[in-house]
Amino acid sequence: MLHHELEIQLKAVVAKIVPDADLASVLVRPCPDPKFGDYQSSALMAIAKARKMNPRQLATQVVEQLDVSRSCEKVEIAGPGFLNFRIKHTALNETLNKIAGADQLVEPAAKPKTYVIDFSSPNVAKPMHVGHIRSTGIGDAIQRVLRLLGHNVITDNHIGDWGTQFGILLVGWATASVSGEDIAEATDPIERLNFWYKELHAACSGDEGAVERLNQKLEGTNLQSSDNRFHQTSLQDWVRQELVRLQQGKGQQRQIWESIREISQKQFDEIYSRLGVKFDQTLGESFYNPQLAGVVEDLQKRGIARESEGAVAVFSDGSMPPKEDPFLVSRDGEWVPDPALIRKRDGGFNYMTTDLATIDYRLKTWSPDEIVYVVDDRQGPHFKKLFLTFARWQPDAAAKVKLRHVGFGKILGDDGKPFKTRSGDTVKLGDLLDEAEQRARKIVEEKNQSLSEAERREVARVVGIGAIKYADLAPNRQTDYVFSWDKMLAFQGNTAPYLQYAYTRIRSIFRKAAEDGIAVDAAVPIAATEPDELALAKHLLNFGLTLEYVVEDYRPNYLCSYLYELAGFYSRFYESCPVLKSDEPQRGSRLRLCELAGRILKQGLNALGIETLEQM
RNA sequence: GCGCCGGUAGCUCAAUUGGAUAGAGCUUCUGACUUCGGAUCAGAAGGUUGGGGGUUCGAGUCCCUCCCGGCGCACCA
Repeated sequence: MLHHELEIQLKAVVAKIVPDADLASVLVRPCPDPKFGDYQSSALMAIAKARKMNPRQLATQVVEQLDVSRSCEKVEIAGPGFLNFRIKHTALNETLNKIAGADQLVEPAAKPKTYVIDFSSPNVAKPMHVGHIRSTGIGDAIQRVLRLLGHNVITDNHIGDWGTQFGILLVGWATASVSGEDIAEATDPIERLNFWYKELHAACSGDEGAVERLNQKLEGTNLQSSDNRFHQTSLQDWVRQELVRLQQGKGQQRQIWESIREISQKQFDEIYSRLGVKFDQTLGESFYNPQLAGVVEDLQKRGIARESEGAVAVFSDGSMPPKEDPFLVSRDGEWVPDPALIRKRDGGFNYMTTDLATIDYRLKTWSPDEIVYVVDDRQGPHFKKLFLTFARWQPDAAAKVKLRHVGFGKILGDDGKPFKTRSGDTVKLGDLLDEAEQRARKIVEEKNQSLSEAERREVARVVGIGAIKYADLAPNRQTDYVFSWDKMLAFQGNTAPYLQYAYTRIRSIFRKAAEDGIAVDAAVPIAATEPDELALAKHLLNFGLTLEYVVEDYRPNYLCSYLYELAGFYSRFYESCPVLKSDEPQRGSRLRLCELAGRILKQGLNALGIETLEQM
């Protein structure tokens, strides 16, 4: 709020003095160190440099014409040409009271945009695993922050519900079926599907033991092969046939496919409900099947794709240097084509084709300003190819939309290798959440014996899930991070439990106040005067700004840091400034400051998809 | 081989157009308790930001080069 005003005024003055300056670069930011002031701008130095001007001279000129006396002390020019702004206490309190009195803690964006956020995207017939936490958590946080800033958001879960794996799944289903197993009715159908997938996959890859087990299951059934015994090749044929029948779209295969989808969706819903994640759309890969042939045809017609070795592929158009061209790869010192396949030799389509059709559909359906893909960093090259191919296919449409891959790194175990169970399997997401809740419960039971059973369960849930989510959001998304139960569940440091605890401490003041018959009067204005309450107050001012930083480069960790600092400022204030023990009107003012800090902490955590508790 | 991403305190991680003295937590040491929830707070110690060179008033951030690690490189997604 105050910050925006300063920025607008500074831009206006710069525009007057240096008419050709790029005003987008004229930014005001919080000071890294309070000794310099509250806000600073380093923009003038860059502007002066580009024009070979003396930066301090320019700064002096700007300051002479800049009148921010309503909200700031005298503007200081520091170092080589920084502008330092110090907020007047009157303006600080006034702004804070405005925020505290409004329904919304955040000013909505001046120009709301429409975003499609593509995240989570689990595969059908497989258990969701630890790898899905990143896309799901980061995507959900981005989605929440955008909405909080007043943008229009469509979340779309692009589930993997189509592809060659269905040949194997269909054979597995049939085999289970004749050997008396009804997967749909199993206690854990996903586990069974996964079991059969692995068995068949092993058998098709030539694992003799798996082939033998399969033949035993099929012995004496109507699924036996002509010579009463399946072999690797006859199995592969069977798998192919099932897939073709599914693709032809009718009959039993289609029904089984539907069942598998339903089973899987049930699992997804269960996990998402535990995580508190919702999607506006769940348009899986299969949704785009009808468009795929047309996409390929169109790309061929326009000369963007051509046949190659029986497949249809998009090659480099030579419009960029080889090093930057994702359609080229160097082999033995030569740049050779690394095309994007859009139709396989067998006539099937792959995910490049689906993704192209998906962009096309999203643009036609929602006209978004931006489509954000929250997907593993390893798929970077794929998205580069995808975005470039789309731009060549539909240049006009592509010019109107920003396509953005928001990548992230891996979760590692404490051995520095990808996080696995002790036996080396991938960790199922459901199991992970269970363990988080169990561990949180143990800690809660140690620390607070006065909770009822129901309260314990609720605290364990909120703290456990929150800890996992926060541990995933707090590091820079692009770096790999080491998964550690002890660290994420610690009550010290930048963790969810610490922040949730800070919140309960704030809330407990109000319980205590009620017990003592002290009412919180919203008419009493906040009037911060002491150093620690001024520091807290100033930090509270920057909530909206922080959300803007988050959205700028899709980095939820900025919000984590902000909230962690907020908790720190609050604790310091709490130590040095008595609230309930002070006299009116200071007591009323401080209560309102506590209230605002609590609201911002809660809303901030909520924007990360993390719940808060009144007590824990 | 080529490309992408990383390498920051003993450990786990930050660092917002290139900005001011690179910050936290853990660990170690020292303080604050008839506590508004001590599940807390204050202080100290800990760094050649992998090495070297360059651009700049200013580099963890940009450029070049080398070393180390991870990942990706035609019909899986």
